Amino acid sequence: MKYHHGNLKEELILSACRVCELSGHDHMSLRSIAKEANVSQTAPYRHFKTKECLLAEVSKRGFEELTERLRLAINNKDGVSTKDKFLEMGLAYLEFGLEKRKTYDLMHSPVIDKVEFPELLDAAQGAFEELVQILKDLYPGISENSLGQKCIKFWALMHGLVGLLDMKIDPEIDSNASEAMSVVKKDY
Amino acid sequence: MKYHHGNLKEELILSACRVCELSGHDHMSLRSIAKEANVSQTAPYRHFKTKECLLAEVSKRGFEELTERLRLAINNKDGVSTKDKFLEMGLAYLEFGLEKRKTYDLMHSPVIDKVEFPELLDAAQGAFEELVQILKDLYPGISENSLGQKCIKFWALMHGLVGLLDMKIDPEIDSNASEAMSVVKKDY
DNA sequence: TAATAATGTTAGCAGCGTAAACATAGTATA
DNA sequence: TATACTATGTTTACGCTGCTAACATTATTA
Repeated sequence: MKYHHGNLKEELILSACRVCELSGHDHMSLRSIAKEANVSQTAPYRHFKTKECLLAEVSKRGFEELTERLRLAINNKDGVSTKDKFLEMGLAYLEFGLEKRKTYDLMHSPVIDKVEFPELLDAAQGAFEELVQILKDLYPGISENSLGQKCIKFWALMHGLVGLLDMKIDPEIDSNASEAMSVVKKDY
Repeated sequence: MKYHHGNLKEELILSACRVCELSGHDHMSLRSIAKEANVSQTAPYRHFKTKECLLAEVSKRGFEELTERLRLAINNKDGVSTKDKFLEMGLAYLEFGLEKRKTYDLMHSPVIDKVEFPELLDAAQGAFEELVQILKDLYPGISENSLGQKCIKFWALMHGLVGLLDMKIDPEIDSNASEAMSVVKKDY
């Protein structure tokens, strides 16, 4: 094995993403990430100032994947009505939240102060923006104000549903995204 | 100071609640809690098997306070319409989430696996039940199914809003509970 | 009163994030 | 090409953490 890795930063991020989704961000040590990348315990410090910086990168990738999934849910669907595309998008959100539960948790965890990581905030807002666009299509001519409210409401609802599905407060709803979407379907 | 405290378990819980709301559950050491209670670092282990058990108790108290607040929001309000009481309840939820942000985070954090703490799950469901009751009043004769859906939706929305208020994804909405409630007001 | 259980303390372990000192490799300049 | 400099790796070490074990003291019970 050569002394210099060549692409360690990227590999550390990927390792971190793997470890996160496997163990959850609260059982995730910098040392275990380094080991996963076959590198010494302090090597990450050449690429990330603190552990939090690396976690922020993982979180950012999470938002990027979410954005990508939301986009895929509505692209190249010519025969589908705007409303159905919108619902597909909600479904995609829930599916991401359930499939990548641990990463999703990190993304919404207070462990990472988003104010300190502007790129992370950008990524999060990027996902939100994807939703704004489809709602603009759904309600042409809608006022900026109403649009904002609708977006917030839908986003909050999706986020809340993911949390509820995990909490299992209501036994009626099990961890099934499409069933959960039926809760919101008739409103839009 | 006497060797045996007399009421250490309760005092540890209260100390933990204080430390949690002050530092957040991720910057919260068992040792700091013990120090806050003026007791040795390992004393908590006579009353809690692990740190997680103590945190679970803090979380439980959080849900109990939330339940209490929801109850207070609708009790002894004879002149108020059911709908307004319902909205008051939503407001109370948001206010709790914002005032006790760090505790709220712990309550919804994956750090504590609610499956392992049935009493905690009970407390969480107790708060949910408070909501079910008021919605039953709001919509008399509603089917169990629709009731469940409405509850889930509202609960999810509230939870999502608290998260959004913190995330500040949308600059339009600042950390103001009553403003946030206006988003949902017209739907009920 | 003597044994036992409950509840506190002290000492010590392994794992953690991180800083400092050092080693090696890649790059720029003379 | 030789040499300095920078980037990127390792080793070592520090203080803090959750937790266990051994011990001390108090409360309870036979």
